[in-house]
Amino acid sequence: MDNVRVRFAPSPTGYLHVGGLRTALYNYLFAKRNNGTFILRIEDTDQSRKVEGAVENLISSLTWAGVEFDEGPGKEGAFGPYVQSQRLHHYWWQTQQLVDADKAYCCFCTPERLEKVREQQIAEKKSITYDRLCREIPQTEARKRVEAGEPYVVRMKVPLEGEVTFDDMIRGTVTIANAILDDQVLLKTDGYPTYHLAVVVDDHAMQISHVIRGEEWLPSTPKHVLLYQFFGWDLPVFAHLPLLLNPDGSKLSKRQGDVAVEDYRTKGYLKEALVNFIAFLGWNPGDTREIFSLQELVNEFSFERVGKSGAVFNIDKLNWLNQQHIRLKTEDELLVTVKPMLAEKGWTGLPDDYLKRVIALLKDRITVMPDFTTECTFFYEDPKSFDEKGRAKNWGADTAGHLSVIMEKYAACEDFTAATTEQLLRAAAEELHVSAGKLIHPVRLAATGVSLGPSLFHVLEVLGKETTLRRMTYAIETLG
RNA sequence: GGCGUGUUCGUCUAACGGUUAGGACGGAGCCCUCUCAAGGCUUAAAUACGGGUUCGAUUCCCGUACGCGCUACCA
Repeated sequence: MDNVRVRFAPSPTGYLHVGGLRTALYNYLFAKRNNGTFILRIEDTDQSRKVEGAVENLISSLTWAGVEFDEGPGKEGAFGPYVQSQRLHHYWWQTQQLVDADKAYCCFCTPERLEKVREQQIAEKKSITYDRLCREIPQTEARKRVEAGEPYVVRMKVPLEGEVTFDDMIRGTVTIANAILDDQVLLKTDGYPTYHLAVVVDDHAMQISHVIRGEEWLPSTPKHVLLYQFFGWDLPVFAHLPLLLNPDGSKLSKRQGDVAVEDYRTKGYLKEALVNFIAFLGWNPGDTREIFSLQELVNEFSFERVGKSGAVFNIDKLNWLNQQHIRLKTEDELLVTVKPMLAEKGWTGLPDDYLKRVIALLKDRITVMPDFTTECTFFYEDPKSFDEKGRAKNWGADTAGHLSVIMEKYAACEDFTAATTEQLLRAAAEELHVSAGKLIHPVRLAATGVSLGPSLFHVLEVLGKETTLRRMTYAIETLG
């Protein structure tokens, strides 16, 4: 496919929604797969919904996820600016063309009147559309009223008959009768365009080849198609993505869990996992592979394999994927994020080498990054207390005695590795005529304070001889 | 209300007229084992309903039901 240009066009409402991330991702994957260009455009045509810092936040979430745009705010290309509030003259100019061509008209109805009309329509159970009161005002009269300073909007003049048909890469052919289409407002009283005008004008101006967006836009696409026809422009190819859903089937919303990309980031999800997970909400490679890197997604993505129905955002699957991606990382890579997390908890000064050995032991057993700092804290400091259940179960009257036998062997041990500490412990068990388990559990409790964690002897090896003996001594002192 | 759109295990999905309807997450059980995990194995679990078309429908068509979306001078 040549000259693919696609865009992700969010409105800056404060943060990047995971549904938005998926839309951005599919755009990105499609662009990269086809040697195209991925554009970020900010749709800030609603002055009342301005949020400070929202654009920066959007960009930082996108960048974090690795979904990098080729053109957009801060990366000016040949089609900028990429922020709609900086392109107002375009919309104004195009609107004039439409009015001159009798494809649009000025409407002087007040919000109050519109509200009344709507109320009546609801009361009469009629469909809710503008009653087209101003549609037939002669242009000369309209111009006069505008010049006199009367507030107005510009509405598109939807043909009363006929129908609009367009193709969608995901839905197939969609047809809607013009008769049910509203005379959509194109230019608001404040001089800003509505989404419907701006999206068409900009997609054309920026030479967008494929419009890939959420399914919620499907019903307004016919108006957009009409606008393309009014202007005499070629239609882009449309693809309306299925929605992301809450567990109860409604559109994914804030009320039922985290929806901001940054929430998942701070909770310790890897970008690789989030991207992988979100890509699979609506797309699959056609076989049973599930673990994909961004590059692998780029290599295989196609709209032929994008489904039509909404997908529930299932956190269990995300957890599992995160686990899988953590395993794929090297200790060095993990260290980069683990170290600051430890520092936050006051654990500093531990050598990288040591930390990497800890990570190696832990990385197969955790699901999110903070688990590194919460699951086995004994790697970072001596236990101050001992797990009560473990003590009750594994610490008996003869335990102290048993441990001293082991400590004696460990103290004399030159080669404090997992293999030798295990060998020495099993030898001690034989001497004492007890099962190895009878010793292993108390030693674990003494060395770690808890009764969970990686293989004991590997833990001891990482902890080292000195620490192990110190902790065992302390345990005997406090537990008796 | 109108319009649109969708419907395969609880969830994500595969099967583009012929399969014992497959996989994954989650669940259950077993194994492994020094604990907790991880891992391995096994298992329960689905084609919304009704009509067609066809030798044969998960698959194609129609209807019904249900879900969702849209119905703003919000995007």
